[in-house]
Amino acid sequence: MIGLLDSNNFYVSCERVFNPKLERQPVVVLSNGDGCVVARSNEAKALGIPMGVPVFQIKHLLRHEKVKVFSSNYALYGDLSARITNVVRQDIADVEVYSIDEQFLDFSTTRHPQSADQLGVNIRKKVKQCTGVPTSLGIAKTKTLAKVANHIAKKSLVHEGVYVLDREQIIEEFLSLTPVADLWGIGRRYAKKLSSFGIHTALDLYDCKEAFVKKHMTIVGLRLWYELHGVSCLPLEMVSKPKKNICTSRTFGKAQMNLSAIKEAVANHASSCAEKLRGEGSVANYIQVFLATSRHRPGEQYSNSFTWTLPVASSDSRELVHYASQALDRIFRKGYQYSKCGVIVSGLVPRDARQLGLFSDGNSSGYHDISQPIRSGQSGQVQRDSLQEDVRLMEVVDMINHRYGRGKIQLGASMTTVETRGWQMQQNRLSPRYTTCFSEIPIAKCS
DNA sequence: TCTGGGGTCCTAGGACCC
DNA sequence: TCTGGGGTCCTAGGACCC
Repeated sequence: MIGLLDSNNFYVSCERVFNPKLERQPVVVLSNGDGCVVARSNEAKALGIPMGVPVFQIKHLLRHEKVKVFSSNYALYGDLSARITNVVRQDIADVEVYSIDEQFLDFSTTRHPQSADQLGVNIRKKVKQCTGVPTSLGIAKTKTLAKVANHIAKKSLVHEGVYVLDREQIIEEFLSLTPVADLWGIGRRYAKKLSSFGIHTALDLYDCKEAFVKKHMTIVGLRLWYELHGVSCLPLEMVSKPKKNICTSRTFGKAQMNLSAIKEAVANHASSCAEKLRGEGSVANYIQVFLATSRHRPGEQYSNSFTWTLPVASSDSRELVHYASQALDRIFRKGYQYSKCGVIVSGLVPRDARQLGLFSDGNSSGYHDISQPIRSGQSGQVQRDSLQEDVRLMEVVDMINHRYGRGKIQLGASMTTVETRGWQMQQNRLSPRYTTCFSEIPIAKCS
């Protein structure tokens, strides 16, 4: 049996762990840049606040109902998420971390001789006790059915947040009550398409012919269909696969017209991509920079991107910042109010499997001037030595930043100057990083 | 005035190879 | 006049997830 453990209103629950006054209050957490609502307490949902709504559209409601509003605090949420995983792993050996608030549990990999139901109740209690975060647990034969079971566990008040969906008759009964659009893997497009065939509930899809599903929903839909019938097609992935792309992008705090400010933002995003690459042990072959005005504003819009192929795959901050900056020069047009930019690195390969250039000297920081022809090569010994120097330099930078705080050492190109600060993200309602920063540890007052 | 930020997989079609 | 059969790689677009 497979369990899906899902944290209830996760971001809101994290805020409540260290701020119990928020219990029984309407609470929402906003997206990066404080733009949209991305998490709501049950009280906030009851007020009719929809998921994803822009804050400015519900400003009056928020004020009138005294809704508590927070910027997203990923340092806190990421840390609590990792703690939940640690607690779960004490009882279940095979756990797939699926997202920041969800994990799949392989119930066959436990030492405890209890029923899935009883073990599930215990795990859920333990997570609440050790982390303070309330969860729901659905258990079934496949991931897709575990998702359905989780939904039941979350809605039902009688099952203590745990539901085992195992008997065929009950499965069919619940599928008949589930809109097909609520299934994992059915998005807006497929929901519409299926509706045109008269398929509205999950049971309607379950009752379809295999060939019909294959024809209209490809192999992806067919897997979903099998999973509904209790045949597991989506195995648990215990070790996360290396990433194929890495992206860092942000909406500017205020619209930007100034190239030097945008350049600073791009340098920051490129540095961040380089750090993420090194964290993965990967190097990138391509780097893309994109820049765009706001889709939501009337009038002429502009967006563009430019991609470099690197001479030798790299994760060196200096090199990626250099190319990103040159890419920005190629797409920047004067006179537009830009709202967003970003950097994407792709063509990722493991660092030690990188292909050196035929004529490059192997020194990944010694990028050639793009306007100049590539220099001819040097001896193999020099290649290896200079390469190791670079790797070590970046390792030291990462080590210092890990120890003394993010951004303690950075490239001059990504330093913020007073005039260009406007690109930085709005985060006006950030709670403290209670669990990851010594100066922000909560203080208990006893009297 | 103000609208997030990440990712993955699959398919079809074009270009090319022998 | 008659014109095969087997591949690979790449990209764009479409779908989905949190």
